[in-house]
Amino acid sequence: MTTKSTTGIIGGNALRNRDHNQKVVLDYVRANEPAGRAEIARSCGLSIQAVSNITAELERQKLLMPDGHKTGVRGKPALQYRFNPEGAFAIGVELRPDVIIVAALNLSGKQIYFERVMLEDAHPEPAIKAVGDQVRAAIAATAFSPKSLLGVGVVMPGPFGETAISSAGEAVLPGWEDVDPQAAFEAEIGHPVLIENDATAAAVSERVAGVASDMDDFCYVYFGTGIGLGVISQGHVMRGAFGNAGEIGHIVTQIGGRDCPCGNKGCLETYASRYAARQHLAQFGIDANSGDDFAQLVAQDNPHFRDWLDQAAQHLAHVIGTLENIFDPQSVILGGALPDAVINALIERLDLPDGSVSNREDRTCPRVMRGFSGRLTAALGAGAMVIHQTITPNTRTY
Amino acid sequence: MTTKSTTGIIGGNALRNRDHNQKVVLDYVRANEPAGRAEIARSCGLSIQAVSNITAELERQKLLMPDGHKTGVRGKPALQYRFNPEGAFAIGVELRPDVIIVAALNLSGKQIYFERVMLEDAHPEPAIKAVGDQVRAAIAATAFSPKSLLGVGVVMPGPFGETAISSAGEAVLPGWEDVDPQAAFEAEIGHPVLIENDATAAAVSERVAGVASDMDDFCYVYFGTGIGLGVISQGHVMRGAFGNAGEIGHIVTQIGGRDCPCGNKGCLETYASRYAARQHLAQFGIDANSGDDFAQLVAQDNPHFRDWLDQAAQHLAHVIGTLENIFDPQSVILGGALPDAVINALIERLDLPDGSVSNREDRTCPRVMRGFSGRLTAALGAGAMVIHQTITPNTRTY
DNA sequence: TTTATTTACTCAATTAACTTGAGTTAAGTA
DNA sequence: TACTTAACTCAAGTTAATTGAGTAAATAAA
Repeated sequence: MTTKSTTGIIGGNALRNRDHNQKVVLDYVRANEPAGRAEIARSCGLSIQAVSNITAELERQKLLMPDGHKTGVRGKPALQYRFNPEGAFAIGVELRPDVIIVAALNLSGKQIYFERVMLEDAHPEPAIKAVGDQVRAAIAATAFSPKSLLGVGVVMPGPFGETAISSAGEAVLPGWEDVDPQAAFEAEIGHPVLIENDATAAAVSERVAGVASDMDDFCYVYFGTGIGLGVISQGHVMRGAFGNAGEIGHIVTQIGGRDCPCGNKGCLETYASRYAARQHLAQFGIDANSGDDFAQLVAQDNPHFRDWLDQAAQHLAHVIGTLENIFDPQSVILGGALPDAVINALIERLDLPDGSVSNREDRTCPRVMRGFSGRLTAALGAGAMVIHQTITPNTRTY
Repeated sequence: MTTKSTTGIIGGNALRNRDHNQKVVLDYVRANEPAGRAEIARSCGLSIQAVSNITAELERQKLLMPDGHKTGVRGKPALQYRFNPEGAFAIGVELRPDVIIVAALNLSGKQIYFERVMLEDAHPEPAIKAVGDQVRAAIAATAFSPKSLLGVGVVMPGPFGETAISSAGEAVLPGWEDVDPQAAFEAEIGHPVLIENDATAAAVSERVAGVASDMDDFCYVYFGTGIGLGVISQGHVMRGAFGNAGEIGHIVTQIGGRDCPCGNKGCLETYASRYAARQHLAQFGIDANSGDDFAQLVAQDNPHFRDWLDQAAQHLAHVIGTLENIFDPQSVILGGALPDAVINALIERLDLPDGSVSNREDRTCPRVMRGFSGRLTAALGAGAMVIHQTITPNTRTY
């Protein structure tokens, strides 16, 4: 039988509806806690009775907890509900060719565990085993029961598609070409696993517990080895038709500019990435590689690094203007595997274009902000993915 | 009481669930007709019984109709369902400062009526009245009963937001600053009204009845007075936080390039828009304004127009590469208020970047395609918006 | 040609979750 | 102290789904 196309959107029934409504309530409380049931009912388009049943169930599941009564207004004081940070937890993993970073987050997105270990062999079998060991160690180290683990998010370098372009200087995991990472990790770990790219995970992280907690439309520019983009549109992750959305590293910012391994000339990554910074500094005999190296150069106000920052900011400003005009986001967030000081130095230097839909009088937040979660972003973001999935109405696919 | 933030996503109940399921079934049939009920049930995650009830209801509403039995396979032959083109219709309006274009579409998206009249006064009151007259004339001219009118879509020039940037040479409607167009048109017309921008309407049009009927992720580059972008992501329209997404006319393709009224230098619009073409040709004493003028220049292989096409294609290719890397779409569609010959001439000249996630071996459609609906795109798209809304599971807001 | 198998579909009963409507509670206000 | 307002509970009612048993009509096998 021929397979016909489907969007993945499926019909609803009472059970799926209940799941949906639970998430609607959770998402409302996430953004507006503390909140009473009548208020939730009004905002979520449900009857008070329905919300009462749902909050009771969520309280039983330890996802919500009551927190006092709202007083000062007429009428019976409303019992306020909050997230129960101790009710559940998530684990996030960043897998790189040489290192595994594991973090655990409580339901509020707060980091409650962190570990970083070297990875000797990045081939699938040993790497998956090593990740499994670290996840088990993380579970054991927290005060949570394994039953309250919502899932494990994993951020790892692609490419996974057929012909995804590779980033400048990007290290790829060896031997993973024919591996289905999600299935492999789930088999090893025995909990639900989500695979995501670094930029998207970072974006989700900011929404779950960062500067974008009240935003439904924003862009996250992620500095990893290359430069990636995570987009949250109407509260949902944008992935593209083949899961490769957000490859902004290869946007051309300078026509006829520097050669890029991808085949283009003048890609953003050749100017504004960590790799570009390293190359630039090497010309002057400076060997900078780690985030700390860059932070030190900022602290020293190194003139060569300043030059790089100036140039990088110019190219970044161009791309940010492009993103603004394409997405009309609430804000563009910058972050990733660079120290806060470097991100700040870049933001300071941004000369954003006037001709942008984001250049408006009535803004309530800056056009560009620094991400909250710092250099552990990827692992924290991986964990945040799990929380996000639990909380946010996944209305596209039911 | 302070207003708290909401995504607009609301909870479900039996009634909303039913609406959702109807749309899920309609959307499946749209993309896969003809389809039997058991097949629909499998694909939509519903029981056969539920689908049977839903198709019966949709047949009663004249949105679906049975169309023979599927034979050649084992088992009882499945009754096949199709869209009923005669079951309902939609009207689309393009309102410009000097002209009103009205089209009517049947449920399959086929044009069944068309009219173009001059508009004497574009101020709200006379313009709304004139649109109302044209809509009433359209309803009367079709064989449909007014009851089966799903709604009226209106495409009109913005800007509607606080400080949206204006396009090069764009004509704005006078006196509309404080008008809520949707409410005003609904009051005049007495049917549901949708307001949309031209690029988004064109994109939806391609999905409803064009080259993107089986795509859920694509970009539409629209040549109006300026250049706009419509994005369908996971089957849904992307609008941005403030409704201004898709302003690609002001993406800078040439740093330090031509002055643009928006304040930037080197905006795409200053190279690749109709306005840019007109300016370019004026240098050589050629006065080209209408689409027909441009079509003629293509037919004549005019060297000055060829120069413009070459340059425009270069800037367009750059932006298309950017869109590909950002959205990872199934395809990028070009169309709008330019004759097919001009669009084709541009597409021929596109030298798309290699460094793009869309540059893949296993493509099933071209990276760039010409839109189907031709120069009436905006009005047809406006009507298609209505059909799209009726058909596509609007799961974000229930 | 007969029989078996497969698949689509209907009818009736059941179920899950939300809504409705009638109270109850508890605060602020006159 | 009585009134008003608003949150909330309980029980019954409603809706639209699912489930299970049975029927119909085609192809495939004997």
